[in-house]
Amino acid sequence: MEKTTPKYMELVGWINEQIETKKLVPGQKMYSENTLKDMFGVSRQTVRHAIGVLENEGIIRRVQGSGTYINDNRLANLTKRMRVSVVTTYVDGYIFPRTIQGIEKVLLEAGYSVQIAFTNNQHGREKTILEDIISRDEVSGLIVEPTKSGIPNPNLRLYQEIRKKRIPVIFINSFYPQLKVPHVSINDHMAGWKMTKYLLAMGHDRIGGIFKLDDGQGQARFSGYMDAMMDAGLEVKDGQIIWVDTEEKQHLDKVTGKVLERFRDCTAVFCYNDEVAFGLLDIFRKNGIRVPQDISVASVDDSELAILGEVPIASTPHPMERLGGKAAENLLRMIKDPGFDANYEFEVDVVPRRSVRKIK
Amino acid sequence: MEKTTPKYMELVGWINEQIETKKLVPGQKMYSENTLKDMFGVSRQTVRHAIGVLENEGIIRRVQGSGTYINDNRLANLTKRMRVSVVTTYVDGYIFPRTIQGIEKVLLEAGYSVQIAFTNNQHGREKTILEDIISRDEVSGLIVEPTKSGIPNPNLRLYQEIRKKRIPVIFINSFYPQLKVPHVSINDHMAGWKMTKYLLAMGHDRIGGIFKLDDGQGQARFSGYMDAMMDAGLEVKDGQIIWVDTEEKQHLDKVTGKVLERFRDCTAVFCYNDEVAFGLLDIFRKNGIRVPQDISVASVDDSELAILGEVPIASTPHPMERLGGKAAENLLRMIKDPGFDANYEFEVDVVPRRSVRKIK
DNA sequence: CTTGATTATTTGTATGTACAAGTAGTAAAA
DNA sequence: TTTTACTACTTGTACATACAAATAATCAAG
Repeated sequence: MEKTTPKYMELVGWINEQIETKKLVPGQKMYSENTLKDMFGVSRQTVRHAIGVLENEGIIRRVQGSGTYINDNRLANLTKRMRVSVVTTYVDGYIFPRTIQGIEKVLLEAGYSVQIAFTNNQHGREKTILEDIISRDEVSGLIVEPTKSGIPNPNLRLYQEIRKKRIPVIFINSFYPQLKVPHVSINDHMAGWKMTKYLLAMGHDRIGGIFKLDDGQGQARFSGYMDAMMDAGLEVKDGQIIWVDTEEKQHLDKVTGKVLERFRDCTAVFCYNDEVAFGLLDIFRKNGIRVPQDISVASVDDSELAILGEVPIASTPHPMERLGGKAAENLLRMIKDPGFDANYEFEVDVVPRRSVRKIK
Repeated sequence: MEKTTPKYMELVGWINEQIETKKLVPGQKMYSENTLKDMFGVSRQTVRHAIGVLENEGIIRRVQGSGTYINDNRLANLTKRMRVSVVTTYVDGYIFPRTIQGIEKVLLEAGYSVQIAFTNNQHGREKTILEDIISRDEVSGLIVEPTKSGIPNPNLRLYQEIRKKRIPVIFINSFYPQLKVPHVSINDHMAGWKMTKYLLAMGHDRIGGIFKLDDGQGQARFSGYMDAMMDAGLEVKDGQIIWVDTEEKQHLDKVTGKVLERFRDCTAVFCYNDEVAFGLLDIFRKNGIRVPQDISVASVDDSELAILGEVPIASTPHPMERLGGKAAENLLRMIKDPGFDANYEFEVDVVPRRSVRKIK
C-alpha cells in the first residue's frame, strides 16, 4: 500500500516538528514564505497552503507586511483536545478486551483520555458513532476496528469527512481497501500461509478450511491458505471450503451437516479463528469424530479459547496488547506529524499443539 | 477612503446569503467551482479561496469527485458536554466486557459518549485516572467499579472532591463502605446464601469455601455462606476456608498443597467466582480427584467459564449487560435529579449443573 | 439483469506570474 | 530632533494552467 503525502502536508509536519522540538518558540517570527519556498524547492502557493492549514489550527498567526509568528496558546488549546476515540466491533471476550487494554495503557500514559464505542459489527451503529464524533469535534485522533471490512461500507463518506478535519485515523485488525487510511494488524496472509505450511509439513494433504466471508481478514487468511496449497502443488477444492458470516460463526452447529460432509475426506481443517475452531471441535465431539486421531484442527489468533478445551488447538498468536499499543503509538505520531506512515503488520508464527497429528 | 472588499469575500457573503434565504438548503449540492467561476467572472482559484473560508467555518463540505454540499450544523450546537466516564478494574474477559457493553449501549442511545479507563485493580492507577477526570472537568457523570473495595482506599479524598463538583457517581459490582455513594450490584450476600442452601439441600454438610480477601464482594459472599451454614446448625471451621488475594486468584495452582489439605474432608466447595472454580477444577483433575464423584464444586457469576470446561459448574448468573444498563440508567436519572436514590441490587438464583452431586 | 469498462465532471494538488497592501527600518528633509 | 519619503521585504489577492484523484453516470458485454 503506497501513500503519497502532499507536499504541503509534509511542510505542515515539518513546521509542527520544529515547534515540537523547540527550534521555533512561541512569539518568534517564522521563516518567510519566500524562504520556505527556496528551502523546500516548492512554489510560494504551496507554502501558503501549508501555512493556511496551520493558521486554521491556531498554531501560527500571519501579519501582513510583517511576517508569520508562532502562537503561544498552542498548549492550552491542545490539552482540551487530548482525547482519542476508540471504535471497535465488540468488547465481549476473545482478542478485543486485551487489544483495548493495550490502547488504553499507551494513551493514558501519554496524557490522553480514551473515549470508546462499539458497533456490534453493524453499519448503522458505526454511522451513529462516527456522526457523533464528527459533530462533537472533540477528539484529536481515532482508532477504529472496521465493521464488516469485507463488504462495501456505506460510511466511507464519514471517514473522508473526518480526514478533511485533519483528524488522524488508524485502523486495527483490518481495513477498508477503498480508503487510504493506515492500519495496524497481523499479517493475515502470512497466518494462512504459515499454518497451512505447517499442516503440510505434518503430512496432511487433504486440508479443508472454514473462512469468514464478510471481513477482509477472512479473505486474506484464505488467500494465504490457498497460496500455500498451490505452492505445494495441491488443488483447493470448493467442496473442502466453508464460508461463514458473523451470524453463522456464533452458531456453527447450525451448519453441522455441511461441516460433516465437506470435511469427510479431509485429514485436517484450517479454521478462520479460535472461535470457529472451538465450535468445530464441539461438532466433532458430538458426532464421535476424535481430534486429532480422526482429523486435525488448526486455527488463528491463539486466544484463551485455544488452550481452554480438552484438546489444545494449534494456532498463531495474536499480539493483542502489543497490537493495541502499537496502534496507539502510531496514532500519537500521526497527531504530531501528519506525514508519518503509520502502517504496520505483525508477523505471525505457528504454535504447534495436540490438535494437529503427524501423519507418516 | 473606501475599503474595497476582496472578490473572494464577496463570494463568501453571497453564498452565506443563499443559505440564509434558504435558496441553498442543508444537504443540497452547491454550484460547482467552475459554475461559480463563470457566474461571477472570476478565476477558479478565487472561487476555491472563498469555498475554503466557508469550509473552515464548517458551513459547507467538499467531496472530491462529487461536489460541494451545504452542512447540517444543527447538531453541533446541541451536544457539548454529554459525556460519562467509566472506570473499571479490568477489561480482559470474564464479566467485565459485557457489563461495559451494557453501559455503553444505554449511554450511546441517550446521546452520551463514553470515556473509559482501567485501574488494573491498582490504587495508583485509580488515583491517576480520577485526578485526570477532575482536572479536565468534562464529564457529567461517573460509573466506577471500585478498586480493592475490601481494604481501605487511599483515594477517598478524590471521590469527595468529585462529589463537591456535583458530578454524580455510581459504583458497580461493589462499593466503598466509607462513602455514601449509590451502587448497582448483585446481592452478594444472597449469592453466598442461596448457593450454600442449594449445596445443603443436595445433602452436603461438610462444605469448604474459597473467598477473595481484598474486595467487598468476597466478604459479602462469605457472610452469606456463613449465615446459611449457621442457619443449618453447622459450624464453619477455619480449616475449611481459604482466603485468596487478586494475585493468588490468577494462579491458584501455587496453593495446591493448601487446597488439597483443607478440602480433604469436604464433600463440596463453594467458590468465590467462576475463575476460582475453574482453577480449582484444574487442580482436582491434575491430582486425580473427580468432580463431582469425589467432591462437588459450586460457584458465582455463571460466566462463560462455568460451561466451558469438561464439567459444567453450578453457579449463580451475573446479569452483566443488565447490570451495566441499570447502572447507566440510574446515572442518567441522577444527572437529571440529584436527589434520586440510585441504589439497586439484583437478586440471584442458582443454576444447578453437573459439578454438584446429590448425596443420599 | 448484472458486471465491468469508459467517460465526463468535480474537487485536490502544484506551479507560475503579477500586482496590491501592510510593516519596519533607513535615509533624506524640515 | 522630528518628520517625511523611500525602500526592501512581508503577506494578501487574483489570475492562468496543468495534471491527479475521486465520483457518478453511461454504455457495452456477458
